Amino acid sequence: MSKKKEVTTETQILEAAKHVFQNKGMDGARMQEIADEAKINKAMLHYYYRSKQLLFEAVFKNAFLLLAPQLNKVLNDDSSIEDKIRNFTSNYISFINKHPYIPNFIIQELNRNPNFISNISEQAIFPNIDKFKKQVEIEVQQGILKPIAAEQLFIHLLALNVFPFIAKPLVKAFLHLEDKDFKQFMESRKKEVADFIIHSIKA
Amino acid sequence: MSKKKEVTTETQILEAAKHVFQNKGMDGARMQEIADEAKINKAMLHYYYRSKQLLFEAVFKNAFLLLAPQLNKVLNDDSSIEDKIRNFTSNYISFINKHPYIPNFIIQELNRNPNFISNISEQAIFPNIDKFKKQVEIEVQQGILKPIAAEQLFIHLLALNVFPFIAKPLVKAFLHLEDKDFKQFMESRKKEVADFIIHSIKA
DNA sequence: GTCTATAGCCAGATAGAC
DNA sequence: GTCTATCTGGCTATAGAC
Repeated sequence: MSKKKEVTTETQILEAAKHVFQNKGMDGARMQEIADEAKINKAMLHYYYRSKQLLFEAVFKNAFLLLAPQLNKVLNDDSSIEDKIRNFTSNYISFINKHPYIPNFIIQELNRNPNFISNISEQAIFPNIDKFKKQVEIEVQQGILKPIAAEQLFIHLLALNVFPFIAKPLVKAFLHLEDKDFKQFMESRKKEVADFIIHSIKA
Repeated sequence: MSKKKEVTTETQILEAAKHVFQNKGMDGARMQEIADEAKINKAMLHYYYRSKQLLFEAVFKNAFLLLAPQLNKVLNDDSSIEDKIRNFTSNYISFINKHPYIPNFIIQELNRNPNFISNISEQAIFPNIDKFKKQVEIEVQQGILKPIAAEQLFIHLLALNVFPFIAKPLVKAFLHLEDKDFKQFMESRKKEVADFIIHSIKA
């Protein structure tokens, strides 16, 4: 039960599969390409994961397990709403810089197959908005925040942070950015987005 | 040159292709499924569009040509920034309710093949941010708006409006919404989003 | 223009030797 | 566990009759 990632065949496959699936999607990915990247034979993929579908689901679950704690942090810790917004914005952008394909991958594949979500939300990892909602209501009542529905605020927060990564090719084209400029643009959004939200909701 | 949509074989094919491609993506779509939906033979697809790739590009171009004017309206008309934000938010959400698959389709396929964008931006239809940028700078200087970079504001505006449609399965899961509730939620965002932005940027 | 039939290819999956 | 070889099916595309 060592937590060190041993370089076993299984982890090699999962790494390669992650890369190919996140770039090409389920339909566009080829088992041969995954095998090549893992430097093993195509037959081994089936030996370890039985089918393309099961291999894909392993990759998807991994990605979601990485993303979910990011959201839970905002929803369930004990800091003020203002701090949560600042921390999430900064942490999330850093997180995606490390795993740039995750949001796109998850959203694409959920649109392709919305059942995946019930599949996953049966497991306890699925983010829950209840605590965040109560907290917003309290801060509104205390006059810290202007009246706003927690659901709307939460989607605002996600949208402002996630969208530019998902729509990266469009953002780059609209603003005439190269990859390097895009990264800088996203870096500046760590402060921009947080300020933007807080200006709007603070009483 | 009648502008009435005649129900020709060609338009039937394009309608069917639109439906299938927007649901399944380029890789997931099957020519047979498009033929079935158009109620014609598979060979006809190739007779009219020669290849799957060319048929796909026709569908993609159509979708983009529908979306671009929505953006240009914000960028290039003569109303104030505040009016632009209110109008865009309201119009865009109505627009997507009519064509729900467009944003996802465009963003998915641009991530799959970023070259499509240079392909399209060679044609004059590509939205340009210059006028919007100057206008924001002037309104900031006049003290109508708090200091903000036009690029950030533009991406904020897009993000808040587009993201919930792209991430619809996630939004529905997080907020426990059925399709009907989701539609209502988006309807309420016509006002919510506009107010949210304007609260934040108005001096 | 519209159809049927089929060519030709490539993918996922498996059998079976080592 | 790992490999090579192969099966089997499904896909795009085309040939050719009408």
